[in-house]
Amino acid sequence: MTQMQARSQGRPTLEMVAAAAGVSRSTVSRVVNGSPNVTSEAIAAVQSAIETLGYVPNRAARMLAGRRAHAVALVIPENTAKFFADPFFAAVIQGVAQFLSTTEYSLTLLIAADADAKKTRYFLQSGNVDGALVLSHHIDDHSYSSLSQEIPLVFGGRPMSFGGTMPHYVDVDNVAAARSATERLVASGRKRIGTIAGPQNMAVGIDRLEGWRQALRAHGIDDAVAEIGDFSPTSGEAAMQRLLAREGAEFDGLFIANAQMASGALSVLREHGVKVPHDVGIITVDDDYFASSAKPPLTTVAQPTTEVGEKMAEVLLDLMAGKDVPRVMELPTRIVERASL
Amino acid sequence: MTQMQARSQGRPTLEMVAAAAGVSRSTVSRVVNGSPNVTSEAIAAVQSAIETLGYVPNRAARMLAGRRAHAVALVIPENTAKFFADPFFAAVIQGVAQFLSTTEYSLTLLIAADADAKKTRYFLQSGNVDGALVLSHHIDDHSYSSLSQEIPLVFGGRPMSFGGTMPHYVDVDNVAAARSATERLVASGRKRIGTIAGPQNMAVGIDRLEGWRQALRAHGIDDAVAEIGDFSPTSGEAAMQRLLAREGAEFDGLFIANAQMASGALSVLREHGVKVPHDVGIITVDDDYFASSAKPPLTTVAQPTTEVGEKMAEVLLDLMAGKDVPRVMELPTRIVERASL
DNA sequence: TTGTAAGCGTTATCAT
DNA sequence: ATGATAACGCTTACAA
Repeated sequence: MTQMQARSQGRPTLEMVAAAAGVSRSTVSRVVNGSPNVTSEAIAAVQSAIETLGYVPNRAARMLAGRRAHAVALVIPENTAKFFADPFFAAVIQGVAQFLSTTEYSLTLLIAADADAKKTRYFLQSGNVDGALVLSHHIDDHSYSSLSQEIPLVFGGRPMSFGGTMPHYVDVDNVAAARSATERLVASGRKRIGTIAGPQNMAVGIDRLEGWRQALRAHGIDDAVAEIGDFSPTSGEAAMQRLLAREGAEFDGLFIANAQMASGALSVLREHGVKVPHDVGIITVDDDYFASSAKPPLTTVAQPTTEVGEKMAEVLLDLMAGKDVPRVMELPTRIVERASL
Repeated sequence: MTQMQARSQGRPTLEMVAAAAGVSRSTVSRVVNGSPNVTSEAIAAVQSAIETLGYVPNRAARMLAGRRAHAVALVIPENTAKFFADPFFAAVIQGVAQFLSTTEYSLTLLIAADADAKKTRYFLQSGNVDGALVLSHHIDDHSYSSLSQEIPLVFGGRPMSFGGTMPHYVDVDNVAAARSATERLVASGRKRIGTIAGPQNMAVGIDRLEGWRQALRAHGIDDAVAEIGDFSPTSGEAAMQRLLAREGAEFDGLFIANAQMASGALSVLREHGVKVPHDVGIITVDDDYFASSAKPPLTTVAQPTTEVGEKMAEVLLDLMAGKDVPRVMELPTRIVERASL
């Protein structure tokens, strides 16, 4: 079998389109890439040829010739991957994918094994992608930020540690969110306000604890009543148990760092016959089904979930296009009133 | 600036490695691709050159020359994407990513808009990927199965409708799982057994309802007590409400098609003062935190979650390697005894 | 075992 | 506005 025959079996090439349209390959390429310098007749001819032949450009060739991958990576460190089933996390990923699907970029999912960070770096550096989104939660994932010198990078959530300058990131202002939530607790008349905080090796965990502290300080309230969880419902239960077991730790209000923990905490409170919101008022963060279907439904600080993902992708694309984008992009939160407060 | 200078600024090429190692490009290529026909000296020389130069092969070039993308797609229809936060779904994706990370294949996430299925097809056909994994839930997503003629395809979950022959898929035997769960209910002495089933436009929903029916039939039990949910906790609550509101619908046992719905149903039961397992025994499917942290913890049919994803990727790779793989791959489930039965 | 050389299907440069 | 033509960096017969 000759080369020619072998070729004709595969998908049509730009060259075949050119032949069918009676123009040069250059012209076809221009039409495909929307160059302004083409006569409408040429465009029509090429498009019809593309249509009848069912031509689809070969991405490998484009990448090679154009030095662009038309793809971005979504990097998720292994230790963060366990949050996959977290509604917030899931929504962010969806937002990213959704936004990207309106562009010509494709999304490569990269679960980065802590073991060989080298492999991840290589991947990101071999031209596989034109930019990367990093969804990192842990404080010690600083290794990624240095990548921004090689390839445009946008973080989801405020990076905790980084070498040189602050990398680009999209997040909500977690300190402010926690502060406003706690203020809300104060405004409702609660005098002794505790918290169930998130892990202190993540920015979200740290920031929300800090926001709670700031609000208490502003009102001269003691900040002794605090327990730490890991954002899971189970850890919320455990933290609540510990809170209840503490001697002399009384509280009539609680800021719980996310809805999953709050839902766990709530079930413990119920078992102990503590009435919400009568005995203790609760406010949390995240407006997912953990918040809305809790008993009672939780008053909460809602963060824009899919929007975070969309914005991350948008910022990255702007960055890749060479635009000047502010390094920090903070999305607004809003309080959703329900029945727990 | 000359070409030579321009080049030397970019990342090292195979050619530069060849020069540094004092061999031809072919030999470098052979070493990189693990060809057996290379002397160990050559290998050593090349590897050291690669090391010192920090060479990373350019994927675009590999794709173009080798006609392989070294990538697979994970296709998630838009209507299925809402299950993103479902623990099972999340675990499957993780399993896929995990398995793939041990290979040289990368994962492209494709949220397929129902609107332009054409775009999805084009993507899959333009050589972007060597194969695809489809995570479809809805009965009317038959469009994907026809793709298997163009590119190796593996479904996650039994496809509901397909044109020609049954495509390859990985799943658990949901009919058997539901049947065994219901049998377990019968064995515990329950006489009137109802169900809260999943959507009847998904194979999982249909199959688990069918399994429940089969078990009841085998024991001559009436199958009138059934309500449908959509697998969300909220829908579980609603279904439970309806069940309770039904006139004359008595039951002392319930098979609930997944843990999320069961957790919702449980809270309604609690509100109504119905004791579990005393008044009604409950068994469900999925061993996630909805099952383990419910009050009481749910006896459940656990399915291998990440394993499904891993197996999907494994089957796809085998398929791509031209191996002969059985079309249906059913993974085993096991009953986890807890306190709801 | 190793090297030579012909592609792979685009884009980009430079004329025209 | 259009067309030649030279890259892009690698794989892979084929030859040696």
